Amino acid sequence: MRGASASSGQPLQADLLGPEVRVRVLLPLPLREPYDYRVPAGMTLNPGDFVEVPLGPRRVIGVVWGDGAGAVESARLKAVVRRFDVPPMPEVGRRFVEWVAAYTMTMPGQVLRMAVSVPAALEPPKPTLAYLRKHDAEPPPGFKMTDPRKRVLALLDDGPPRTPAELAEEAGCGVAVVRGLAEAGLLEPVLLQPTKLGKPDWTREGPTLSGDQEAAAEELRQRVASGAYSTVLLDGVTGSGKTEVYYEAIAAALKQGKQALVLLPEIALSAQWLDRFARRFGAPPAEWHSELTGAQRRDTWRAVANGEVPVVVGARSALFLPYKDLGVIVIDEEHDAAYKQEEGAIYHARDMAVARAHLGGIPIVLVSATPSLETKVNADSNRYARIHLPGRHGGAVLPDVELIDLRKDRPPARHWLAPTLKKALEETLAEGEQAMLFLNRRGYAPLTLCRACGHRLQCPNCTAWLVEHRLARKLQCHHCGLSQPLAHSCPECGEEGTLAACGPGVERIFEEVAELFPDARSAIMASDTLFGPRAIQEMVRKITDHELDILIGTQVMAKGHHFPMLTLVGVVDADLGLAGGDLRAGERTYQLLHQVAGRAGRGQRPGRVMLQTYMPEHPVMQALAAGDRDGFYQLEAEMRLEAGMPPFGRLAALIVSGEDSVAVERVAMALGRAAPRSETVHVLGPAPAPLALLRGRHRRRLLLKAPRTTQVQPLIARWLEDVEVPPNVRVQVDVDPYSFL
DNA sequence: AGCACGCCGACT
DNA sequence: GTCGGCGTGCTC
Repeated sequence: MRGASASSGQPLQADLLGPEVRVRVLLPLPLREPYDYRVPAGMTLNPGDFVEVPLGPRRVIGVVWGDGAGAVESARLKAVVRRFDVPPMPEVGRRFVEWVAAYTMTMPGQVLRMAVSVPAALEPPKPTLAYLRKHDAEPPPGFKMTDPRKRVLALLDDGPPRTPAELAEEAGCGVAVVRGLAEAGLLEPVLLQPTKLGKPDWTREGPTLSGDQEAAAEELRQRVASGAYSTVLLDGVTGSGKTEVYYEAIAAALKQGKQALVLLPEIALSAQWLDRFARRFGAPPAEWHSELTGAQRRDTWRAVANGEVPVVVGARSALFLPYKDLGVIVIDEEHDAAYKQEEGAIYHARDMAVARAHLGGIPIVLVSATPSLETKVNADSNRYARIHLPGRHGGAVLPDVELIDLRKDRPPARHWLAPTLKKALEETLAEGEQAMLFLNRRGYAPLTLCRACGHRLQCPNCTAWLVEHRLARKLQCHHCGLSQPLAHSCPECGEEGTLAACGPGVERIFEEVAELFPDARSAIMASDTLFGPRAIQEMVRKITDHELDILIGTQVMAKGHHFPMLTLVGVVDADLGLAGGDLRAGERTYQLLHQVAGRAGRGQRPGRVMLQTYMPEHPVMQALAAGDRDGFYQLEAEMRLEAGMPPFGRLAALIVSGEDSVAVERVAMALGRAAPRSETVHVLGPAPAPLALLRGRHRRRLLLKAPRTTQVQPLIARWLEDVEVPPNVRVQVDVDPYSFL
C-alpha cells in the first residue's frame, strides 16, 4: 500500500518504469464492487483513506478499501486525484459497511453513501469572516454616517467580532450596510475559526438515583468499562427513569475518552430530550437528522470523524457516521417502527446497531417500556442481558385503563366521542386538569365520497384515498404527497355539493371538541400542523403552562413529553392499527397505545385512560385494560411460534415494482416460478403489495419464509440470478420486513 | 448516481 | 432541416 516513491532526479521516469501501485476504492454509488485506481508517485494511501478519483467524465469521492484487485488492465487504470486531509474511516466502520451490505443485500457502495453523505465535510473548514471596529479609521470624504451605519458601529464598540449576518441581524439592517462600512475601511476583518461546541461533561454530578436505578446504572457502567460487546435490554415502564440510567452509560464512555451514540426514533421532535441531556451534562450533544442545514452536517460529520464530538444523538442514519472511537450505543424506544428504513437501502437501525456494537466490541443498550417481541425473546433466552426497572420513579401511579365499548356506548351520529368519554372530559375540565385525545389520523376525514354516485376520491398515483385537510383547504395523499384544492363537485358525476366526509381525523375531533366544550382551550398536535422543532417546543410550553385544556393529536403527541396536569387520555379509535392483517399489528398497537396511555398522570395526580373500541375482547385491549404486559407478550409469542413467524422464523420480501404493470407482473410471476422451495423454505405470492400502486409504480410482493437459523441471503441471491429483470422493473430485497405495507 | 450517447417529435 | 425529449449503458 505504499505510493511508488520517486527516485531523485527522474521522478517521471521512475513513475513510468517503477512497479504500478494499485488500490481498490469503494465509491458511494450502486456499483457491484470497488474499482481499482493507480496510486500516483509520491502519494501514500492506506485502507480507510478518503480520496477523490476520476470516474468517467467526473470526479467522485471514495474510500480506499484495500490493495488493487488487478482485474482491470493497466491501460484503463486512472490515478487517484488526491487524498483528503481527514482521519481515515476506521476498520470497524469499513467492516460495518460490508456487513450491512451483505445482510441487507444492497451494494456496498450504496451503504457507503450513507457514511459519506456530506462531501463538503472532507474539505478543510473555511474560517468565517467577521468584523471588529477599526477605531483609528476616519470615514472617507463623502461617506454618509446614516443611522443603520451608526448602529452597526455602536454594536461593535463592545462584544466579540461578529459575522456580517449577525451584525445585520442585531442592528436591524441589511448586510449591505455592513459591507458598505467594510469597504469604507471602518471595520477590521478577522477570520474566525469554526466555533467549537461545548463538550458534555461527564464529571458533573448526575441526579440522585433510586436504589433500582443506581444498580442498573452501575451494571451499565461496568459493561461500558469492560469494553466488550454485549446487548442489554433496559426495560421499565414510562417514568421509571430509564433515561437517567442510560445517561450513566454515556458518562462511563466519556470517562474512557470514547464516543457515545444515542438513537431516537424521531430526533427532530425531541427538544425535551435535548434539554434534559444538557441539564445532565452541561452541554448539548451533537444532533444528526434530516433537518440539519448543510453547514451543520459538515461540521458535525467532521467533528465526529476527528473524535471532537463525544456524544451524538440522532435518527437511524447517525449509525453510519465515521466514529473515531465509539464506546457505547443506546437505542431509545427500541421497539419503534421508525427505526425501519423502507426507502433505498432497506434496513432496521436497531438490528444494524447491534451488529455495529458486535463488530466494534462495545456494549449496546436497547431501551423500551414495551420491547419488540424480537428483543423480548432474545432477553428471555439470555442472548441479551436484561435490566429491569420496576415502578414509576417519584411515586406517580400508573393510569387506570378503561375500555369503552363503542357497540354499546355509542357516540351520536357524525360524532366520535362516546358519552362516557365526553363525561370524563367534563369531569377533567371541572377539576381544572388537562385532557388529551389521541387519534393516529391526520386531517379532517380519511375518505371523501359522493352521495350521488358513490365515487370515492382516490389518489391517481397510489392505492390510497385522498384525505381532506380542512384547515389547509386541501385534499392530500399521505403516501406520495399529492395535494390538490378541495373539490366542490364530484369529479365522476359532476353533481354539486354531494361530497361527504367519512370518518374522523384529528381536525374533525377538534371540531367536535369545540362544539361540546365551547369554553375549553384546545389545539391540534400533528406532524403537519407543527412546523419544525420550534413549533413543537412552543406547543409543549403551552401545555406545560396550562394554556390549553384539551389537546388533540396524532403519534407525535405520544412521544416522550411529560405534562404534570394531564390526567385524562382518550383514544378515539383504539382499533385503528389492528386492521389490515399485518403480522405485527397487534404488537404495534399494544406498544403505541401503551405509550399514549403513559402520558396520563405523570405528576402527583392519578391518570385515567379510556380506549374507544369495537372489540373490547381483543387480546390487545384486554392486556391494556388489565395492565398485563407479560401476558400479552406470551400470547403473541405463542401465536408467532405456532405460525413459524419472526422472531421464531425468518422472513424476507421481494418487492417488484415499476410503472409498467404488465412488465412488473411478468417479473413477479417469473420470480414465483423460480422460487426456492423445500420442506422448510416457503415462498408466498406473488401478491399485490398492500399499496399496490405507490407514487405511480405498480408493486407486487413475494414473501420468503424460512426457519430462524436459515441464512436467507445466499438463497435469495441464487433465486435472483435465475430471473431476468428488464431495466424498467426494480426488484428490492427486504430482509426481515417489518411493516407489510 | 451522473453523464453521455443515441434515436424519434415540434420548432427557429 | 435542427433542438431536444429521456431510454439504456458505462464508469476502474
